[in-house]
Amino acid sequence: MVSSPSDARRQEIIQAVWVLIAGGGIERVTFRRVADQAGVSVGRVQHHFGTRDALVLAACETMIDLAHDRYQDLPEAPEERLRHILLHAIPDSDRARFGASVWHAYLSKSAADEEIAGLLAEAKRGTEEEIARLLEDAGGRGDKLLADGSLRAARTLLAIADGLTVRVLIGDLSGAEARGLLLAELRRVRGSTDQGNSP
Amino acid sequence: MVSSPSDARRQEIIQAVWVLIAGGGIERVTFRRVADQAGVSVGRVQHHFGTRDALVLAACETMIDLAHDRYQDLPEAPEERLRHILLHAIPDSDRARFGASVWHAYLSKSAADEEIAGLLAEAKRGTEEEIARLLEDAGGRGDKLLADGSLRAARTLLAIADGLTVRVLIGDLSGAEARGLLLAELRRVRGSTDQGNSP
DNA sequence: ACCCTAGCAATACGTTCGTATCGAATCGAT
DNA sequence: ATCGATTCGATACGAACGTATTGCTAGGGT
Repeated sequence: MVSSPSDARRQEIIQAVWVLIAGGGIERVTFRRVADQAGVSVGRVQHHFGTRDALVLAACETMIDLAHDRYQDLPEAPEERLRHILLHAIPDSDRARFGASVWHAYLSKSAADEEIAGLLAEAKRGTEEEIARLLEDAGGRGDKLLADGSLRAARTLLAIADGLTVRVLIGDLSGAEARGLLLAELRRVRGSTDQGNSP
Repeated sequence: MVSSPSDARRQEIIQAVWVLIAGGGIERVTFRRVADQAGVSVGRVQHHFGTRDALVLAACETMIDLAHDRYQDLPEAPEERLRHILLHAIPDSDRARFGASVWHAYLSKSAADEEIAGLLAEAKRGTEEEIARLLEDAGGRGDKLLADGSLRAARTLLAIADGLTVRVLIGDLSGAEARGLLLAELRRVRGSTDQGNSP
């Protein structure tokens, strides 16, 4: 994972990249500023990542891996995992806001960078599938959410979470409001009886 | 509104800004490149906007105003307006993808720029209120959506639209899939009985 | 003892950047 | 006809940029 001395150095640098992105977008990321933020020399940054683009891309990959690792470290209870996977992107702490800012910076870049778009797409799809799985496992109504329905429900819930995250990021919704609405929607999806889409 | 010769020049320049942003993010926006894209001199760009930040901000304001104008020009039928306001952000044509890219570029910048965040927040809130109004006006079920409920429903629908737009932008959902799901959710919210999508 | 390589730090180079400035048109009001 | 303001085009300047290059050092295999 992240064990060799070299990897530790890379990690320090990548953290500095995140700080810069959260503070002012990807355009803030330059070798000199990253080195400054990390408290290392420009040469070190350049040695480990070669080009600016490679640095930005590596920081994106690491962000996704880290989110994945954090999710894996959660308790196994589907109930709890479901809450986490849906709510974790909605900023209500500085830490969460930080993550959401960085994520959206990459999201914006993905419009012009296919490689980053691919990374984000893979991550999103994985999240969606995991939500669907959790909905089935933790199903409040075992009979309600079958294969097809659970994927649709997962897609809807994830979209709501992403959409609300945007609202919180630009500051016209509080984190608490967004979480409240999202949890209500989760309850609706898992308990209501409509949704009948199989003959 | 946009009639004086000077305004026309400004508009040409702003269009060039949009093209650059859609093609590679806000970091692509420089006086020289904008001038090049618009086919005018650097001096002209500088004269009309002064600084780079002012140029970027003006292009943001104009984007929001344009979207608003386009909405106002729609037929008055609430049914149609509702569909447009929810679907227009989901890219399924090159034109729509263009708009979504630019919007998300500004969204990303808003994490670090309060002025832009304010503009986007105001626009989003206005959209939400308009959706709530349309839900009441066009209500398939008059009894279902009252004041409180319609705002909640509007917030949810708008979040779904925004979340799905993200998925389409990064390329792991097609515009058609996203539109299909969103329309299904709209149907559910408005009446939940007619749902008729089982083959 | 030898050398090879990874891991830097320092610096240099050419480019591009934002912006200031300068001068020439053009134009509207007088 | 005159004159101040607007609207530029052209150019210049210092800062910051990405990256190539150079040289040093510490360790590991032989």
